Amino acid sequence: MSKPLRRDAQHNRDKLIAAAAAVFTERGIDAPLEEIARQAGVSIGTLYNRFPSRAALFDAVFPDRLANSLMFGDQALACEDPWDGFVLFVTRLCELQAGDRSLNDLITRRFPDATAVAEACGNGLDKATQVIDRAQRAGALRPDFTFADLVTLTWANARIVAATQDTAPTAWRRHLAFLLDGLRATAAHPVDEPPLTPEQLDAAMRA
Amino acid sequence: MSKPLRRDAQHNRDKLIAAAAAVFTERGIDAPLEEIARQAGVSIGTLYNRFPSRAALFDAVFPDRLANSLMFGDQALACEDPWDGFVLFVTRLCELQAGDRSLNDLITRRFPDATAVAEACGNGLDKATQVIDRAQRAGALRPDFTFADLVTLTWANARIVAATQDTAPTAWRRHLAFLLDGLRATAAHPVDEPPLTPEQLDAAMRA
DNA sequence: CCCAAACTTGAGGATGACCTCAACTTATCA
DNA sequence: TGATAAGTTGAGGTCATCCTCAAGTTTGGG
Repeated sequence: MSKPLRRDAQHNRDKLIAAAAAVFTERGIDAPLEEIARQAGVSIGTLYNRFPSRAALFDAVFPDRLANSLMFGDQALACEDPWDGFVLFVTRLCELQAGDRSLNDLITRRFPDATAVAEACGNGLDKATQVIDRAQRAGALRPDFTFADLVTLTWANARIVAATQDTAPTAWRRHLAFLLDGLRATAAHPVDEPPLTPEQLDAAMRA
Repeated sequence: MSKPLRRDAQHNRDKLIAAAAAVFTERGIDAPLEEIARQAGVSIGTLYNRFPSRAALFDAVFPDRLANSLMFGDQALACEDPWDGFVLFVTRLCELQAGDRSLNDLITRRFPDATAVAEACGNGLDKATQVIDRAQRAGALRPDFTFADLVTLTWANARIVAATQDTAPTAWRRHLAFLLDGLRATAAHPVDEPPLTPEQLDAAMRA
């Protein structure tokens, strides 16, 4: 355990986290740190005292929010119809991306030093495999769909969201609807391209 | 008509265009201009003499390449089967994105000052409407698919390509296959979200 | 061959982001 | 109420990119 912070320091830390959340949401995950310090009413030096790196700030800001936001896994599994559960899961995930620039980045990229964020993402998405399995066992979801394909879907959605969020913030729903029609088992035609391996997936997230 | 360039100036201009093509292809459209000057063996001042802006450089580099690259419109219309033609058109478009970072950017974004680029894109894609129409009239392509949806598809593909080109350069084909299965008329379920209006499309390209 | 116009050059100012650290301020505890 | 450890500050160094311009070089017509 580390020593507790002095009262003023704790207060500044709280203000920094609040400001970071706001700035990241609004300007994305590459927002300048000086902007966060400014908005927290604190000097840039203080920000670096509390959070030696951007990743450390991520680890302070996002795990809670991700844990809250990614709770739809259980909701999806609770759906009576497995296909509806799958659709709900994917739709919620995309909604998350659409509602918050920073989550859109985080779901899509990995930051090797933000270990707490990685863990929160992992926890949130580990239900995905169950949701997929269940829909496939019910014969609703095409059997060749994998977890890696879900990640690919979020990449696709990320760019659509980025392009349209200012002028047509729900446009992504249309692409998703087309895609979901192609994910039904009844629509499936054989696909040559194999799914990404876990290693490829991992490498792609670091881009 | 503007006066012809002096011989040395023309030569430098050629070297700059060649270097720009190489650098843009390799590093994308935001590559530093100084890198281009360096690779052309010319000073940064000369680059700015010839091309007062990045967009001017685009206009010199890309229209020819785009015109050549986007010729698959006729090829698609020549396919006996209208659905195969549509698939060929979309696949070629995505291949173009996958093969060249700069084209991936250009197909996806608009640069208001690069008028020649915009025109070349427009010319290349004006066949798209015919390809879509033909596939729809044949009852193969779902009737609610529009040109705007094709652009959305290229946004989606752009991000997938960007994420995977170093480690799994054909991964985009899998997402495209799933999506195409959803674009068949036989797979279509009603979609609530309306297509982007031309204005929304235009606005989104400027992001 | 010469000179005026055309062209090239690269140092350097502007910007915006990163990160550090020596000097200052404040909380806490005895 | 000090004394001291903890915390804050912001000017300023670093870096990468953009863009300009005064001084020098080259071309080509007369």
